[in-house]
Amino acid sequence: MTRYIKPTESELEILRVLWDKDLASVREVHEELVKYKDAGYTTTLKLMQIMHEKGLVKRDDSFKTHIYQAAVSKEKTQKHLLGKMIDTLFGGSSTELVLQALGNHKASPEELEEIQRLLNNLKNQ
Amino acid sequence: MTRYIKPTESELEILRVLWDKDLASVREVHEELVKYKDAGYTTTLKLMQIMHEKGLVKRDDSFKTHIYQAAVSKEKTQKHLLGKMIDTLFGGSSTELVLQALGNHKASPEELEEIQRLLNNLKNQ
DNA sequence: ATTCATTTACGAAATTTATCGTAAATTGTA
DNA sequence: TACAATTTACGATAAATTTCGTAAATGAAT
Repeated sequence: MTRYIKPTESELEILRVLWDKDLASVREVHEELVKYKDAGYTTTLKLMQIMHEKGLVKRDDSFKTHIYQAAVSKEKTQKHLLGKMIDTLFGGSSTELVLQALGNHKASPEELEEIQRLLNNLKNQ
Repeated sequence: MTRYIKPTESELEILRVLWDKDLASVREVHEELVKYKDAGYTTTLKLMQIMHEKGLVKRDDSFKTHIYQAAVSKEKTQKHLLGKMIDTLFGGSSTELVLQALGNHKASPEELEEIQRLLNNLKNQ
């Protein structure tokens, strides 16, 4: 029964990089972050150390350069944060959220087909 | 060009009450909050005063009891936060988010029909 | 072995957010 | 008018998050 730990905004940015790269050093993560934001190297380092204490990331520290990996899955994190948003912002209605998302953000015909398929599945139950 | 201000978690809780009630005093908002969380009255008051400074709420202070109202719409706020989540957590794909939302959270047949209607609209464009 | 570049460890400071105690102001009422 | 109840104002503290400087450790190169 490991309780869910909500990543902070900065921690999510780091998790995104790790989900993408799977394995990465602090340096590699940092290089990704500075592409779009200002941050000192030790800031990124410290954040990742704290994330390790919290159990958000795993690491191999048998070499000088520690190699990090996300310890929480992208899917679980998405599910948690999405669920929370549905509850707090959409009155518990996932439909309301879906309508908003589809209404505001353009989807390609292929994507619409994908949604259609899921919708058909859900209907036939 | 009024820049968007991201409400904090606590501010969002207050906004939800105001969106529901339209007009409300600090006392009324506070009574709603304590139904599900611990908080002192002055804490709620202070939060709402700060929200007023930030421009998140409007208020009529011509009477002793100030009457507050949300200054940001529920729809705009949903749009902003949802858009941000799509970008940061779903790689910019609203479809991915929709699939997650529909997959994890049960929707009624009526809701599925509503989504189907929107989907049909989007397809015929 | 010494130097050099890089990384980690550590702690402190800065910032943001949340909490609350106390005093002053307001309004209604005895 | 004086009192009581309620509300706002104010400031301080607490807690969480983010930032960064400095020193120690590590490993590679000379």
